[in-house]
Amino acid sequence: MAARLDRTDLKILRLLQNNGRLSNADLAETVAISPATCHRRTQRLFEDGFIAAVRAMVAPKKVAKGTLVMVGVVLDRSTPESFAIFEQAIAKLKFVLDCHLVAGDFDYFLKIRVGDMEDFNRIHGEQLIALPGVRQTRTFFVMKEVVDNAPLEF
Amino acid sequence: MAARLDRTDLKILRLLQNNGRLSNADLAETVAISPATCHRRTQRLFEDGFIAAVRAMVAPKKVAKGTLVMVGVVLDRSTPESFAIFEQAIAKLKFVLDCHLVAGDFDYFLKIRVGDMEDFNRIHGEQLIALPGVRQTRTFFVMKEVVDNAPLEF
DNA sequence: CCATTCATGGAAGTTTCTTTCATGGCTGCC
DNA sequence: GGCAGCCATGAAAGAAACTTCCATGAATGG
Repeated sequence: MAARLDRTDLKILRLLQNNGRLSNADLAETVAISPATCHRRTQRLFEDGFIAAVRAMVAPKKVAKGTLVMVGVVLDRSTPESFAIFEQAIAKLKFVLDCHLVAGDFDYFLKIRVGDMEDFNRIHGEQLIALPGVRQTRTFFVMKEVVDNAPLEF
Repeated sequence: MAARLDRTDLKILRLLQNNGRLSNADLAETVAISPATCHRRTQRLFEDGFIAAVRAMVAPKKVAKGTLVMVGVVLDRSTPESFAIFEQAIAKLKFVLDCHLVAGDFDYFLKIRVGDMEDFNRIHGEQLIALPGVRQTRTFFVMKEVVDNAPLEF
């Protein structure tokens, strides 16, 4: 799967992960290949899906999304239909950053960003517990973001 | 805080969040301003910290990090020193994508990426439960990633 | 050993970047 | 109302980077 990546490809991936706006010229110089080759390599990494996207990481606090909340969700029934309906509904909620089906005491774990606690209380009451099939939610307010969305090591 | 952002700035932020490699020329055309102005706007967004970084999102499955695990952690003692030591130690573990201090039944929530369950079991035994002050961990294997690291809405 | 395939770097035309500069709008103070 | 200062804007131009084409050489397979 990753077998087709040589040392140069890995370098490019890591550099672009740290700085997605690196110019092809700089990239080429850093990995010690010609700009033409570097361009082709990078293009291939995109085409083959190694790089899913390049994203500007907007600072949450700067856009009034400084409050992070983790929510555990338990559904009424553990049927495939129940899961599918829930997942379909959650995909429309733009404040949900993560939604993962897990094994354990919960069915789903959510990671949510809002402006403040008041924001969350409104959203919780109006949108979360109103999701189809939700029996129970458990809210974990994040008091300190020690590590948030660290770059992938590979 | 976000008061200094006008409609054009917000457009630029959203466009760069969706595609961090958009050229300044394309960006300028889309938001209907001149390339020169667009360049200055974008530069300011970086300088003022609205864009913390631009990152290539590497596909986890493509680099043998396809297994996602959420872990709840409880420490022996809930003292500031205990927390500080734990956080210092966790920052060195590169497979930890998120680490958040939360209010509730756990002290910390971790989001971890590994190659497979076997990988995780080794890491759990050798590194997680060995972290300073850890009393208990609860592991939630992710069976399906419904939404992972969605772009921020603002 | 030969033929094929593939990745590579140089070169060149095109595009883009980035700075400079003059213009015009806005604000605040007479 | 009028004026001065400040700031953002777009045009322009030189510099830099992108992207494609091409010939070369290494690696693979028969």
